[in-house]
Amino acid sequence: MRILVADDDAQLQRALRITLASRGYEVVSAGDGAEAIELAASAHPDLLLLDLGMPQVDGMDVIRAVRAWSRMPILVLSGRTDSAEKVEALDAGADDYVTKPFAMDELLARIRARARATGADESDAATVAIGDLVVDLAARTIRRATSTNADGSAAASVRLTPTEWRLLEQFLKNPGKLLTRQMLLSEVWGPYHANDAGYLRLYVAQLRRKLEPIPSEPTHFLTEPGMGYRFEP
Amino acid sequence: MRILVADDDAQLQRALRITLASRGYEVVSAGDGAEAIELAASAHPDLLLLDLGMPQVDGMDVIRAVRAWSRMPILVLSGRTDSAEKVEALDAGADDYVTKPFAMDELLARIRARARATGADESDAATVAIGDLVVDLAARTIRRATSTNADGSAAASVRLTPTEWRLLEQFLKNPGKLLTRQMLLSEVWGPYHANDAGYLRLYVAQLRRKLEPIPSEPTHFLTEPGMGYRFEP
DNA sequence: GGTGGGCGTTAGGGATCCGTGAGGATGGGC
DNA sequence: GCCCATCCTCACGGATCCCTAACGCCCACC
Repeated sequence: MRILVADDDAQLQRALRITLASRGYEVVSAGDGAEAIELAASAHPDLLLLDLGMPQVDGMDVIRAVRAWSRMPILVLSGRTDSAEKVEALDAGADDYVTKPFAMDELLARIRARARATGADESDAATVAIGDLVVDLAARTIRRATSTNADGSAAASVRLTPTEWRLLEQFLKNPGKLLTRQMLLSEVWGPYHANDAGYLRLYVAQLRRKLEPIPSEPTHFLTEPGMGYRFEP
Repeated sequence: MRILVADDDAQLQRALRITLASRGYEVVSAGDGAEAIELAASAHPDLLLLDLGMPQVDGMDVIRAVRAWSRMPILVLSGRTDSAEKVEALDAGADDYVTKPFAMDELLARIRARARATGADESDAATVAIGDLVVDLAARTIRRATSTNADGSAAASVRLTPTEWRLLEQFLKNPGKLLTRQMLLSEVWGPYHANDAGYLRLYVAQLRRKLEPIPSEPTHFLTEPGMGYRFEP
């Protein structure tokens, strides 16, 4: 699990990094708001730990910028204790608000709570069936349901690249729903590539080649011309 | 949205009920832990507001009991400020922990944050019925309510083009109201095409062909001669 | 009875979008 | 340093969609 820590206080940044790393989290650090937005898009963190009191780009702007294209959990740190700022941050899209100084074990517990809340959604679709394939998102494995083939050849398990997994994840999370090009591009390649539709054509084709029974006649990854794509289990 | 408030303090219970009701929430009250577990199962609340300091059944046991079968958001209230109890409650399955005394606007903001995280997925399913068709604007799907046809043929789900969706969206947003040509044209094709009534004739005809039982005798997409069109569900 | 305007319908051209293949660029492992 | 997997760029048929133009039909009006 990857956590993006955005804090301009180098000392606190370092303390958080050490503590989180010792708990098994992978830590990505951002020193200001602009860098936080950049890394939230490029590093694909599972959670954002955000200090509101950063110079230049306001922490509140970071919340709004990230919420414009992602639902990742955002946990806010702040030295301000007045409820007005808490309300503003929470309504802007933050999931939790911790005031400094804080107890480290409480912060860790709140991180676990957020991770559990989002991870629970994915565990719904722990294994999803696509035709005769069984996809396990958590384990990142794809196996063939029919263990033996008619011609006796053992069915090779399908392998996907990291980008292909991120794209497939978006499809599996929204079965039956239309996914616009912008939504898919923002979630997989980051909001700065929302216009590069060429990526999508390429990687959807690769998913079809690897997962569709007949890639030239897709039955699960359907294209909606002019809008985007749709996944049908 | 229904909230289950579990608190043995009658005064606080009453204050919460009044405040939450004034914000449009439906409130169900429980006076002790056993009742809280009972109502969490029977009243189908969307969120549980739980005071840890209740007699007899410990609040922590309520969390574990509810978490054994439900993922509903649990927001804990407590007078204890030590981090040990916070960690225990959060790890048992609570989603948030607020210490008394608390600011009411902060509590409401935290409730909104939890509701947003979970309820957002359900509120997407805003579906509208047109005859025997079910339209989901967010998912961009149109399915037939009667799953099986008399002649056994599987009813193919209707597909719409982007422009047809934009036009249909205008109709669904204003059921029963007269929509002038200018209004429809400027909303769908932009204000520069407010005089191209030919577009409307074409696309209304296509909507009728795809959505009306008898396209030549429309019952849902009615034309108001000289003015515009009207949608009747 | 003729005429004109509003509305519905059909067919076809042009522009955009999509699928596919090949090839270069980058980064990590041996 | 070399190899390999992955990611991205580019170009070219083909499918889809949007728009234009033309033709019937109905009704109001002269």
